[in-house]
Amino acid sequence: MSIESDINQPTFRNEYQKAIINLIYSYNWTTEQLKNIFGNENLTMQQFNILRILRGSDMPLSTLQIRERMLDKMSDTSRIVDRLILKELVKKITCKSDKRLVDVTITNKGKAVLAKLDTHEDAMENIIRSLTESEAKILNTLLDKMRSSQ
Amino acid sequence: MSIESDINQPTFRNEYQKAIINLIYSYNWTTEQLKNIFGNENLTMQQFNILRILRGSDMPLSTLQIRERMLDKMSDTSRIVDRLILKELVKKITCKSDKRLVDVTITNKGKAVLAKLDTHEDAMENIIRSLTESEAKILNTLLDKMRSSQ
DNA sequence: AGATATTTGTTGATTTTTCAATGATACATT
DNA sequence: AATGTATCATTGAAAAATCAACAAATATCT
Repeated sequence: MSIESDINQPTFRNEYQKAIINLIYSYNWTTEQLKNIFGNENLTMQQFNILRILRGSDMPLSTLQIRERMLDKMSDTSRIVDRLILKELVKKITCKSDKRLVDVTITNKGKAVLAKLDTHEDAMENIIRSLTESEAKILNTLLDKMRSSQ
Repeated sequence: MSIESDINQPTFRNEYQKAIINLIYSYNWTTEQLKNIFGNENLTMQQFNILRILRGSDMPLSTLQIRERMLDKMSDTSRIVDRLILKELVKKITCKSDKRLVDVTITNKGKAVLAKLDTHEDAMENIIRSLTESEAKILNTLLDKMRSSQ
């Protein structure tokens, strides 16, 4: 279905305006599917994102380092980490060498939750399987270029 | 800049996984720019979206009709409309022919706010001007196809 | 007509996000 | 060493999003 009929807007100013709106709509569509997949583990997308980042790092990360790697840079990383601590999925201690920083690491319980979700990786990718792999590649190229101002 | 370096993740499972993550990241990047543009009018993206929908309709719309046209279908349309009423940008009355429905319309004040933002339409599109118009068109095609499950 | 189901919109309670302000530590300069 | 500046993380307060429950009006069925 085209974006025009999806949101009941027959015309756009141009392809640029349409692309911006299409991007927002497609993001919402995609995350809607994603939430169904890992909502079973009672994780928000942000929490999931942080867990993945921590697992992917071979050393503890500071709050700032986590935020830099997050998909949503405006996240309130500090509080999301605290929520993950409540769930015992991560732990943090103040950094020895620089007491301004905290060392955040994923716990075994956190790893177990991710391991469970790993079994759904195929399901996540299937969300956009109506694209061929080479189309997905073009999409990636265009998105990267889109963000390269100047 | 590539998504790999943007989020400090050197590899992905495949182009599909990368595309999903790229989409989320690119959405956040884009909305970040957008917020700067119409944040001056103290409107959230959802409020802006509803105002545009109402202006684009030649008749009053019900809460449900608005939600159907919104980019984020999960929105709490009812409360967002109420916030817009507080700002006197829209008004609503219960529908004569079906008292379950409400007729929501944009006010002159609401139109004035949008008119102000119309002067920034070019700025909005410039966000993704590093794409050529035909690239933007391909992006639109791919996003539409991406959402067509089966 | 009367009972039941569906549609539509709102509300309550909780969680999350947002933006600005604060506090603590480290760094730089004199 | 003392002062000022920068960095990093947290907190407070307000706004917004989320999820489930609810109520009213309409539609459907017997």
